[in-house]
Amino acid sequence: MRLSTSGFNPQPHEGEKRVLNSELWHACAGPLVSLPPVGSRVVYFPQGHSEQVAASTNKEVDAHIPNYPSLHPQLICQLHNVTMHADVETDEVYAQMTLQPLNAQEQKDPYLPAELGVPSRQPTNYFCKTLTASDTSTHGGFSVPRRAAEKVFPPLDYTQQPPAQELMARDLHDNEWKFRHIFRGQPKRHLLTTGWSVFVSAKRLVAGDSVLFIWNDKNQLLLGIRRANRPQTVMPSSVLSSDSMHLGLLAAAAHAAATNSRFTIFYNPRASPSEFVIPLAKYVKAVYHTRVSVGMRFRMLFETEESSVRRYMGTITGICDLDPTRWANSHWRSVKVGWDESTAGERQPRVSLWEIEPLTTFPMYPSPFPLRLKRPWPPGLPSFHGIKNF
Amino acid sequence: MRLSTSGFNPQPHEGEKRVLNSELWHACAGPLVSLPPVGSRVVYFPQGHSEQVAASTNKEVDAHIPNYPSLHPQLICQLHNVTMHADVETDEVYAQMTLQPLNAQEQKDPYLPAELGVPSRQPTNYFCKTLTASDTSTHGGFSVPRRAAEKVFPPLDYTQQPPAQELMARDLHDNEWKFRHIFRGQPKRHLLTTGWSVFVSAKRLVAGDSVLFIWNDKNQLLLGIRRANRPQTVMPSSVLSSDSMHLGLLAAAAHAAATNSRFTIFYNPRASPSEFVIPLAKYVKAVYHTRVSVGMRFRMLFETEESSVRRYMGTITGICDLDPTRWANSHWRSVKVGWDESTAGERQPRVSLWEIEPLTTFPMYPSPFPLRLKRPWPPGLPSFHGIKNF
DNA sequence: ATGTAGGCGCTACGCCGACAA
DNA sequence: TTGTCGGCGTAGCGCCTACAT
Repeated sequence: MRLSTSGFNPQPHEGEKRVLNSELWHACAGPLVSLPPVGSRVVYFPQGHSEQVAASTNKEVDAHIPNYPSLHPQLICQLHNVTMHADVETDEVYAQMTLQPLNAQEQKDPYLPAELGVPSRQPTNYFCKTLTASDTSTHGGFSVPRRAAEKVFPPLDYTQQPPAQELMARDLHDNEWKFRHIFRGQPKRHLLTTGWSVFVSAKRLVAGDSVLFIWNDKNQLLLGIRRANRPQTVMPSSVLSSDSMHLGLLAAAAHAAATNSRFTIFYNPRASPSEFVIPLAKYVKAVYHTRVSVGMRFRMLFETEESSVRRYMGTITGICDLDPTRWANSHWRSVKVGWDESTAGERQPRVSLWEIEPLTTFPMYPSPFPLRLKRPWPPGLPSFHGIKNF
Repeated sequence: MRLSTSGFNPQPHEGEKRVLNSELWHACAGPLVSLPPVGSRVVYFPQGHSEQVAASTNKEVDAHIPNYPSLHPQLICQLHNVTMHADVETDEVYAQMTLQPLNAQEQKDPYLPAELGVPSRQPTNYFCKTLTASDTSTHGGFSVPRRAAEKVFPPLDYTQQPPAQELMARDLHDNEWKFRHIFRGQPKRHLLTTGWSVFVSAKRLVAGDSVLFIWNDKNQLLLGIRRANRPQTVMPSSVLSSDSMHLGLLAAAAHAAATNSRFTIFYNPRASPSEFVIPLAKYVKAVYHTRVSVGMRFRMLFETEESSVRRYMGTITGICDLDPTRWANSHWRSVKVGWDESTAGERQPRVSLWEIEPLTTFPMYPSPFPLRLKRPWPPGLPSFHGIKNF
């Protein structure tokens, strides 16, 4: 297994991909993104994966793609491998996961007492700033928000005039970037000068993109970027048609499910509308141990521009299949919702049960007789009598 | 149909991809690349397509990808659509084709008297130069080979001192590039000065890459690039695993063949080892109307660095399936060859029949009783009794 | 607290012929 | 014929402060 929570790999083997710094990866991926631990059981939604491919290829699923009637809308899998990657050209982060569908017997087995591995988490000491026109112009350097600089950067010697130091930061590819950090001007401010423009042009940053600096517990400075959501960089892969990609994704899942063999998927957290590999426990709890109904109010977390999270509230307006013909009886984004704020026009009109936090006055769980959704028990799901962990 | 042989599309619709200049596209693709005309019948080799995907993803076909026993190694198709594309970031050229497998009855139908459309061809008045270190450095401009400049560029007024003019050229995306063209120095030479470095940095050209200038019959100057074959830019798609891509390509072809429905493929001439969509007539002539045997000598065309063609000679050393288990009875690269020149170490050890030109002293065709290869008539191929056109 | 602009020193971009391969 | 270099003038990069928000 290659999931790493321990910083840099000093000597990557020839031809082998480096193990990325997982703190930095998570920071670039966003505060709401989590990767299930290796060895745990997860639910995989081909439909959600299909949405990601559609988003990447900027093309809807075509109607003439054949159905895979034997492919269930959700597959219970063991997560064998998780590796974090970053595009060499764009620094776009994505994850590669190896999944193995479990057969009926395996699904009945109780969970391991403690699931292997611990998912790596967001770093605590970091800041994220959206670049201004001045930050990206050739006219000057980078203006560091004061609190951010004092929290994240090594302290300056304020007895010197002006206080200054050289910062060294590493990006996802373990490249070193050096910046002159100076505290000057009237009023005083933190600036990155020498070295900054090289970084901007090398990463091809423009106003609106974001940079983030992390100060980790090993006193290393890490440096990541997040590009603004530009209008869909239409990038026909020039390798495979989007139809063939859809087919490939479905065929891979169907073949793996039929033979209980491993298959590999990619998950791009910033391109994908929602996570489509969910911890099994989270899924079961949301679907079978939470009572929801039309009219119920809920909260849901969203990421803000400053890389923090915010709660939005809304009301459930309906519960039904997103795609009744192709993906019948799926819980994938089966909840239709209305959002409280008028500024919520951008927010999705459909969510999945495990993404929301229903507001209720009575205890939700443990419940000996949970009020289930009125939908048939999906085939391929285990009976959960022996399940622990929630 | 969108195949264009008529220059620029002045007003591309919103959201619709522009029709690229086909002269320029062909020049960038290389002198040996041809696209069959729309409406014609072609043979599609999933195996060859698979090689292209393997090359793009830099990964061999994995053994655990399921076989598609019902998928023939070659599909006879009608070519419904051909569009030329160029990657917005890299200018890499590729073609998109819509193919429709023909059923047994359709394959028996005689050819149309004259097949629709005429394939666009290489431009005649152009030059291609591999960039030197001086060409790409920031120290100076671009040194234009003398004959090339005099043949391709508009004539200078040599009465002026020094003779100079402004050149305007358009690339595949219809972007304008302006260069100062001057004839100076001792000895005199043609140079591109002002404007050149902007082009080099915008296209990210390095020494070893090539540029090509075309002077077309509408007195327009066109400008293309060809990047050097760098050591495989490992570019994991971050969308789909290479296994799923392989599966998708096979599933798309199999589904289309089973339902006689259209499917779409991409062909990247500079990444693909060989063309895998071949005119049916060319295929039939090579496979069924040409006698080849072990020990026979042949010629084959290759592209040179200067974008011209050269013949290499060799000897047939064997005829057998490239992949007997997965693609039995396929003519795809079924000929094992040895090359005459010792410098031919880079040349492929296997070729397809339609790529080579056997050297023989007796007339090859028309032949009432052609000496066929000793291999069974592949299923799914028509009988060719009524075939004209060769 | 921080975005933008004016001022201006100096680097390196880029135009030139010399020279050699 | 054409690749590379030394020479130089100058555009614009980038460091500074002032000022506005």
